[in-house]
Amino acid sequence: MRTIPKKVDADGAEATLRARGLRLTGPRRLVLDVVRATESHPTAEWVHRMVRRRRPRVSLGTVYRNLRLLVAQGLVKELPGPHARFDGNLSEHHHFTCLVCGSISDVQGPATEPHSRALCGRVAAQSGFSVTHHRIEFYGRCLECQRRGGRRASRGRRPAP
Amino acid sequence: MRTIPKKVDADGAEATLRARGLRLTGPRRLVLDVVRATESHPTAEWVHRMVRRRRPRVSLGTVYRNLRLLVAQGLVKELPGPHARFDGNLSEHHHFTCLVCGSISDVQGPATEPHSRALCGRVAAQSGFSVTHHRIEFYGRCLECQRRGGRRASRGRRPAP
DNA sequence: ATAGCTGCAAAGTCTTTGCATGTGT
DNA sequence: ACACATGCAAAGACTTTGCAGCTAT
Repeated sequence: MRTIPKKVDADGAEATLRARGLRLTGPRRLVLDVVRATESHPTAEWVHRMVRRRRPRVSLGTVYRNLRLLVAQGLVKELPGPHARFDGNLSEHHHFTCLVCGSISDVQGPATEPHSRALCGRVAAQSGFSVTHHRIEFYGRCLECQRRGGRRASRGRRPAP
Repeated sequence: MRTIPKKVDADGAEATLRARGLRLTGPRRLVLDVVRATESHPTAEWVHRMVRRRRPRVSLGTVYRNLRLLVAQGLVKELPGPHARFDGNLSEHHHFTCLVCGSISDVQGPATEPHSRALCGRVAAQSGFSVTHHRIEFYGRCLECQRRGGRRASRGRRPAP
């Protein structure tokens, strides 16, 4: 006889959490799903809006708490920048930020892998630091903004996704 | 007969500013000097403290305004992260952040130059974006923290320099 | 019962701004 | 005069926290 789980935990997120005594509640599941379902590197507020579409009573505070918790558990990544942005794509990849429109696109790892690996090695060898990971952010103009020929945006808030 | 300037503007900062109708006032000069004089990638508040040692009446607001202005004029760079940090080193370089103690060290360009240049080319070719510049942040443990064998700090505020 | 979560609202932290006053051109 | 700067204090934007109630183990 086999044990039949009540719910499938396809990605293992629930198992990961339970192993640490944490639960995958409704609001938490929603936050995770929202972040995973987009490539737009959303802000906490954007996640909140999406979550509310299904559960209007979920508060912004809960969204923040869950985002922080998911980041801490390694189920979501956080991007650098003046405001917190999140990323459900855990694979090795980097980012391109358009300085005109503020959009952020993924730059998938394979193209950069060998080079960046070599980079880390060099840095470690030169400095003696133990380099566990790195992050590359590219800046410039996206295709659309090149076409439109606009001027670069002033530094500051990136437009919401 | 030659023109003898009243003050030497060794680095051209004043000229750069004047060319845009801006002045290099006392507080502004201090802010610039403070940022240039350290490799600690200071926060605005730290800069404020340093500036106050010489001019106690300079306000935090003025420090912020000047830092932003200097960044806008390209005389100072700003680092990514939840809190603003500044860098007077304008040469091509990247950063290493120790996840244990939060210190940030410079990784000078030469060692990484060829690799990172190749990276940009690949990304541009693959995506069609026009890549104007990029930023690499390395993470891991600095020498001292490796020796001490501490555990990594929780995400969040980096300690002040 | 216990430990984990949540909504709500208050509190924080970091940064920007408005305004009246000063200052260099 | 005029445009740029500054001090001070108030306002803002974003994030975290305290608390009482609720839920799963």
